[in-house]
Order: sequence, then C-alpha cells, then structure tokens
Amino acid sequence: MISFTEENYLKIIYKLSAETESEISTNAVAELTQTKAASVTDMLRKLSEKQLVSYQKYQGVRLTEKGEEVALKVIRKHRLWEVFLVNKLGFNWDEVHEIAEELEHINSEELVQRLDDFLDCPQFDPHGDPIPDKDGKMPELGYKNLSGIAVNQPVVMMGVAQHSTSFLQYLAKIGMNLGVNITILEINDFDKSMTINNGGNSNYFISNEVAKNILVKKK
Amino acid sequence: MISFTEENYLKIIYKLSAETESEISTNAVAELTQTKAASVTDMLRKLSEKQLVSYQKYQGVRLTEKGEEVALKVIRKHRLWEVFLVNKLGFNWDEVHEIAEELEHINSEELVQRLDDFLDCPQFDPHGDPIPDKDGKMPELGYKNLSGIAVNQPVVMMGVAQHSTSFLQYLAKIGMNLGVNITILEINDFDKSMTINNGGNSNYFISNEVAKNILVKKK
DNA sequence: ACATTTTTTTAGACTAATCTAAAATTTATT
DNA sequence: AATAAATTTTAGATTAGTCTAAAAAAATGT
Repeated sequence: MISFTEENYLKIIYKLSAETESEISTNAVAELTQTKAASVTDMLRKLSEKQLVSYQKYQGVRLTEKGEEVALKVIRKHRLWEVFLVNKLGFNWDEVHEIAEELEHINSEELVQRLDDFLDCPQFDPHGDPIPDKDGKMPELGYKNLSGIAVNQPVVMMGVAQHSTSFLQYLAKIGMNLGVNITILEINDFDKSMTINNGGNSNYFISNEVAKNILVKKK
Repeated sequence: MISFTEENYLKIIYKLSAETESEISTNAVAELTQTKAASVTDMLRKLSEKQLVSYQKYQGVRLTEKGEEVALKVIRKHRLWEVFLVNKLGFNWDEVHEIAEELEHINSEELVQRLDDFLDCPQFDPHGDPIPDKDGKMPELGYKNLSGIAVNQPVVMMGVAQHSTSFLQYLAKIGMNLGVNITILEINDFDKSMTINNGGNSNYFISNEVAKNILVKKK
C-alpha cells in the first residue's frame, strides 16, 4: 500500500527529475513538499525500502521504474481531473490545481479508466500538460519556452511551465490562452523582457520570468 | 480544520442517530468505524472539545448542531458523487460505495456546488437515499420497508436501507431496481419471509432480512 | 440487593509523518 | 589542501489515530 504522502513525494521527485539529469537533492524535495530536509531524509529511506526510489545517503535520490510508474499514475489522475473540472464543471484554469491535488489520490483503476473515456481520452490538461496514457506513456511534445524564440517568428501557445494561481490569472488577463498566436516584436537585451503581440490590437510587455514559463511551438 | 477521520466519525454518528432517539453508544460507533471501543472514547473526547458532539463519559454521544452540519455536508458529497459515478460514468449501483467513501472527503464548497448543478441537482442517489441540499435540508420521505406492507397492497420500490455490494448485486439479479412495482403475494407467519411479484412473469421468494432492507411507498 | 456480565474508560504503547537541534558529510573558497 | 559554508543525516521529541490490557462504571439476573 502506498500512502497519500508517499504518492506526493514520488510525484514531486518525478517532476524534479524531468528538469534535471542528475540525482535529486534532499533540499529540492523539501522545498516542494513543504517540509524540512530531515523529514525528507526519513521518507527517502522509507521509499527506498519499498523499492520506489534508489537512494544512497548524501548522494541524492532517483525514481526506480516502479516508483516512476506510481508517479505517472498520480500525474495521470491529476491531469484528467483537471480536464473534468474545466471542461465539465466550468472551472477556470487557475482554479483547479488545489482540488486536483486532492482528487489525484482517489484509488480506483476502474474510476480512472471510466473518467478518461467520459472525457474522450484527452491528451492534454487545461494548462497544456500532456496526460500519460493508461500504461504511463507520456506524449513527447518538443515544446519550447517563449524565452528562446526569435523576434518575428510566429508561434502558438501550447502550455505553461508554472501553475500558480496568480500566474495563470495574469495570463488570462492579458489574453494569453492556449492556442493563441504569438509574435515577439522586440526583445530587450539587458533583461530579456519582450514586447509581444498575441492576436489582439494592443501589444503586451512581459518579463523574461513570464516568457520562460510560457510553452509554445513554431507555426 | 476537521480531519478525514473526524468526518467519518461524525457521519457514522449521524447515521446511527437517524435510527435511534437516544444517545449513541461507544460500541455502536466502534462497530461502524471498524475500530475498538477504546479508540472511539479518545475520539469522542476530541470531538467534544471541538464542540462537534455532546458527550459525557459512560452516557453515550449525540451530535451538536455544528456536528450535524458537518455530517450532512459529508453525506451530501457522498451521495452526489454516487450519482456522478452511476449517471455519468456508467458504474452499477453496487460498485460506487467504496469510491464515494473517498470522494466524500474532497474539500471544496465550489466543487460541490458545481457538481450538483452538473448533475441537475438530484434529490436522490442511486440507492434512493435522499441528498441533503446546500443548507443541509434533507427531504423527508416517509418510505416504509417492505417488511411492514400487507399482502396485495401494491407498492413502488424507492430505496434500500443497506448498501453492501452483495445485497445490491442480489437485488439487481432478481430485478429489484428502483421504481419497480411490487406486490406481496404471500407472507409466511413463522419467519415473515414472503413471495413477491415485481413486474416480471416469475415471482420471487425473499427472506424477511431482505424485505426489511427494501424501502417502498404505496401506490 | 448483591454478584455477575457487559460496556466503557484509562493507562501505556505503537506507527506514520513531522519537527528542532546537533552531528556528519560534502562542496566551495581562499 | 585546509578551512569555511552549505547540505544532509541522526537523535530525540511531538501529534493523530490506533491498539491491548486492566480498571471502573453501568446494566442484568437472580
């Protein structure tokens, strides 16, 4: 049996692994789980005993195949529930993360499968994140973040790399929704902030911090 | 903050209260929570401190208004999710209880309200149990159990008083679904078992134990 | 009414997940 | 390479929810 808490640790280690090649540090996990490093150490030992992670003390942690499988199931559930909340219940994309954090731990393979069918087997959640399929296969997308795109290269917004309510609300306010066409009009050398057009009459000025968290593909 | 576990205790005390006028005994709670009496005593003291129940040691327990409010919210969620699982995801009525036991603890007023709307504000769950409204008001129904009905009095099946998988599967197998017309053809004096017709060509013989758990209204 | 049985509570212990403070190890800096 | 700084682990404590065994109270049966 894998507890609610253990599932959260695995999910977080998975997410950190997606950003780094190397082992994940105790502190990095502590930050995302909102606990102290000492608590993480205890949990890593426990997960290691259960063969869900490979962990040597002071050397960081990595998911085993079994651990990755569990993490992907949790992520699958999280994202499917988000689709449900937005597409069926009419929530906005900035309102669903917290609720999905709870729903992702409901245990029933049958439920997940039926939910998937009910939603017509969506490939992406409301933030553009890919939804792993039944076997944990995650579509590789090759999206880039807006920060690496050149001036005048037309792109389409496909997702976000950050899910905080405030960030999502900000994007909604300036009309940055999934699917909009974006062109960078000018990039400031010193801080990489940029002026963009996203289809409307007026242009927007955004910081590099924002651009880094917007995922796009070339047209 | 009210924990998952505390919510379960309150729900169970509510259900026991619906069957009895007097205080609920520690043992009765222990049986339904699947814990030992000693654990129940501890929890009752805790709930009492939180003003969710009124409890004097050795004197049994009763919900306060605040406690009843919480219990009704949990029951509302449980039953709404059951409607979702059956009406939207296509589960059978005997498959949903366990899953709803988990879903009922998801915390979000907004979610409950939107779910309610999405399901067209149902008044009854798939077992015929009434769903409390937003303010905790539970429609009084005056259903009787089949065990108290006279021979030849036509009635309609409206619900069940027991939710075990095996019982529900048995009912489904003999065509006892919500809404069917039932007539008692004969009652055996010694054990109150009975022969009934429920609309089909063949009649069924059911025990009093079964009859007691079938809720009906007169036509 | 008194003894017996049943129910309930107390006392003390256990597990999971967390914490703080101190010790150990690794990494960075001069 | 030695020392300082940062990170990670250990040790010991805490909280929620549970348990068993023993004690206390209530209910039951002559």
